[in-house]
Amino acid sequence: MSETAPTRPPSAAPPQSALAKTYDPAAVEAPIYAMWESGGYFRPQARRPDGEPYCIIVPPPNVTGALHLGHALTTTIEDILIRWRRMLGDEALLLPGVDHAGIATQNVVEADIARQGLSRHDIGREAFLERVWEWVARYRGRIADQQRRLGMSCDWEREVFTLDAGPQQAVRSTFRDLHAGGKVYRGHRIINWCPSCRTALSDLEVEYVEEPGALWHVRYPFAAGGGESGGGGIVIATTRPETIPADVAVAVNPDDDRWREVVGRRVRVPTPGIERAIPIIADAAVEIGFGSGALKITPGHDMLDFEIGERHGLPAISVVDWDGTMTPESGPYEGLDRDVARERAAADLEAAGHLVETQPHEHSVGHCQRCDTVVEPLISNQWFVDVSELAAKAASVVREGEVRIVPERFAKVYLQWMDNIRPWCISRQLWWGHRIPAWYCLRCDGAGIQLSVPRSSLPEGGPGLEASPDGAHWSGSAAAIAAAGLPWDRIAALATDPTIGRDVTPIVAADDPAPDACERCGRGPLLQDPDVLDTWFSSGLWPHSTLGWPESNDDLARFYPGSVMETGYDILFFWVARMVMLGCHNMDGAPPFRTVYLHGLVRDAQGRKMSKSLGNGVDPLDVSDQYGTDALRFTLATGSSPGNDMRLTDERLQGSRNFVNKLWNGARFVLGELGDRVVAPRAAAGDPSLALEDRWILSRLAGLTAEADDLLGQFQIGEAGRRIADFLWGDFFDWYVEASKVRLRAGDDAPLGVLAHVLDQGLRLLHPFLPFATEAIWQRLRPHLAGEDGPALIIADYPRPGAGRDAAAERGFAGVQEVVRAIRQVRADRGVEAPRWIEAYVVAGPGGDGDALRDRAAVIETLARARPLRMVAARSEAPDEQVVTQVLDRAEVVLPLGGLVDLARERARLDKQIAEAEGHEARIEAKLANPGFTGKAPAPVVARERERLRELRQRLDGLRERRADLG
RNA sequence: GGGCGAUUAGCUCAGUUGGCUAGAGCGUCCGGUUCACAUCCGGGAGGUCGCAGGUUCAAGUCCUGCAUCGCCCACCA
Repeated sequence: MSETAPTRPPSAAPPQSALAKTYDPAAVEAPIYAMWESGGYFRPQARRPDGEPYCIIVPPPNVTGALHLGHALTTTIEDILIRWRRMLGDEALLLPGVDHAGIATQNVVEADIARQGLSRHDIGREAFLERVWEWVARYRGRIADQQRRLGMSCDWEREVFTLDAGPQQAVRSTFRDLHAGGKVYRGHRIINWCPSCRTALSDLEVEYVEEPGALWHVRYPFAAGGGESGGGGIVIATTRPETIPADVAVAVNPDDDRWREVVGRRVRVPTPGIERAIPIIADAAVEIGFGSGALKITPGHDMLDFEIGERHGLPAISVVDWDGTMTPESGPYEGLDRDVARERAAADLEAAGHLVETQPHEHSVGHCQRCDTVVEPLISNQWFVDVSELAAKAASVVREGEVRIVPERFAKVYLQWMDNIRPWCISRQLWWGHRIPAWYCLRCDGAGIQLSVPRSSLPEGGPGLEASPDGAHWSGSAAAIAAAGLPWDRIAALATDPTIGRDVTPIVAADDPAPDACERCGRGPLLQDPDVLDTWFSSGLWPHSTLGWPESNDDLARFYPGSVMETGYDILFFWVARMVMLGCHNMDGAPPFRTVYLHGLVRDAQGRKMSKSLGNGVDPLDVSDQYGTDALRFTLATGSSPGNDMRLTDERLQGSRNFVNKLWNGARFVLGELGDRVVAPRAAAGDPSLALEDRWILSRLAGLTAEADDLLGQFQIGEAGRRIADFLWGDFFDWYVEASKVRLRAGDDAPLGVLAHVLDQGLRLLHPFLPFATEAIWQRLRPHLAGEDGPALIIADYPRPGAGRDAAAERGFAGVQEVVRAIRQVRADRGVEAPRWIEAYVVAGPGGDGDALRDRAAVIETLARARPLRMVAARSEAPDEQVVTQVLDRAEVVLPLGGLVDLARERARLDKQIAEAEGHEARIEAKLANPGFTGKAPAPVVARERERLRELRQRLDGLRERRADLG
């Protein structure tokens, strides 16, 4: 223990006279957690000279949310890794935080004030943000409390919120830097718009759902010159006839022979009342096979059309407004909701004779990820990040293996996305979030900035101003308002929710603080961009912003790049990809973490995704109340494998709870046997003074230790947990503890050291999985361990591989187990009453196997309830009348059971065993007769087969003899 | 349209450099109040590892094709 170790806190669990008979998580967990926290064990601390920094940044949950099972899974995996590395002596940091979750949180608070009949516009930006901060204050602590309940060993002193000053600074800094490099820009482009949230969305925030719709085939008549043509035209297919008024062209594929002739001609927009002729153009993006092969081009409301429009220098017309209703440009449909307009437009086309055909058509429709409203592609002035260069770097760090993704297959998905990345729309027309650090000069740009001011501040109005429908506001350009007599500084103060025109040039200052004068006119006033940034922009900076970037400091140097990023595969693009891009960018090409571990979804017992609408969501704390946190963690850890979904069932949780209870009771036994003794661990495998079972369990422990180390190192967390549990329950409790009782009951204390040692090591191995129960037990075991002065299991040394296996002991005890099982089998088969002792003969010749059996006869006796047990060297020394015989690999067991013996049944049993053994023998013989096998298979494999065959033949001889005896 | 995953005992799932006479838990059947534990102990039954080919001495594990279910991506008019 180094001198930096924290002082020993008062023990949370003083040794008691007796442990409760059943493990009670509710009584154990809280005091244990308090002990860890007050002991300062969550603070990173290297406890060995070559201890390395090991850092996991916790994915920040939404500040106003509650944890769900996905969080519990993340928590479990991260905490297992952190506890493991902490116990290895590394400087382990699990860094917690919460996310402001822009649109999600804003929607929650908006829904709340809507219950009072208010909208955010009613109360204004400042008052609204105050309300949100109230929510944050109310809920912020809840997440951390829930994480504590899950046993998460975070360094709480470092907890960060995305809207803390540090991360705010990081966001501004990054934005400015990307802007200076030309990677952040403002542009008038087509974006995904949610008419309900009233904000732009990124491509990722749109969820496409297959929905039934219709495909309307519409004839666009040829226009001759400027006038009417005499019939004919071109037929296009559309799912959105309401956008026809926004058409600016019809496109066909240049290689489409059907339409080659008409390219260059003009057609009339067929909507009644729209007198407009549009060109027929040729563009390779049009698919020849679809519909008639002709496509209407609507750059204002379709992503592909926007691109085609740009290629051909076509204008864009907007017919759907920001609230989802039709604009004046739509002609007859002005003011209608877009869905109503669709029906109306189709009917009008039919009435006008332009509708050729209507077919049902399944197609995917984009919905807002947050509110499920159908997203409207429309043209808007937004901020974008040109991520092409960032993505190239982010792809290369994964390709080059600098960042490893577990499971590996997700690297392919990640790379595919990176290689086809498009500009990222980062501005959101929300109030809650990181406000965009760009300003506009009212004086210079007044003509391009639209805003509304209360009529009270400008009673007379003026030219260019328009009264709002309720008459309470004037709206118009800032310049017009100034011309009407309102002073500039008053305008700036009133301008809470302005609209910034496309020709206005933003001012992005090089540094904090905010600019106070226009860099062009030297005066101002300046108006900050009203929009906020996509939540994921700040999330993308999380791995370095939480460590204090852009200030350089110790933490950043030590803990960046982080070791592991653990999260669900569902946010691979949203978050992981952005962290890699922005991390590499800000940190001189250094990616934010070395390994990405992706877990799957936690589903319910029926395999359904847990969701609010289904009402099948499970609160991890309820599970913890019912089964204990350890049981929940163990279930999540062992029931999941990287990248794969898992089902959480009560059966599994019960199984885990049972295991925790088993551990608790196994420990009760050991502690009870120890009494008040302090024992030196008997740890040396191969020590000839130890009994066979001692050497066996120590060898098994050595094997387990090596396996656990290997598996954890490969992120095979579930497999590691299962192996440790199997060892404890199977090898240790079922066999070693039972065998140890033989000597203990005889007054021989020798097993105590082994019991204490194996329990101690088992608790250490298991601690990352079951932190509470293992710590609670260990606190009671510690006083019995000579030389152990560590204050808590959480910072005790994790067992490291090194001790060798004892092959002889493993083989020897396997023989004991084989004999015990064989006797138990016969007892059960013949219906021998459980408490009854039966006479038994074990036939074993001289040699290692036989010696081991003779040596441990007392163990066999007790475990098989076979007394007297006679060890004999030859079959002839055992009776052969009215006996049941078990022929094993290393011995034969003869049980004189008198009247219980049924000869016919014995013959049948032996015949079956002989047949099975012969089948097996034939398979091995064939294998060994194959020169390909003996020639090409590795020598140890061949040797093992030979040995198997030898044992098998020996056993077959025995079986045949016994069969012959029975006639 | 492209990509990915799953398909192993009645159920839920492990099985990572091919060597398995394929495992676990639950369920099921038989038997148990042995002084750590009935949230337990002992014993049993139960699988042509989705289908068809291929590579290999050897395939649940690698390759190809197919089927069913699920997911992701795409500018599916």
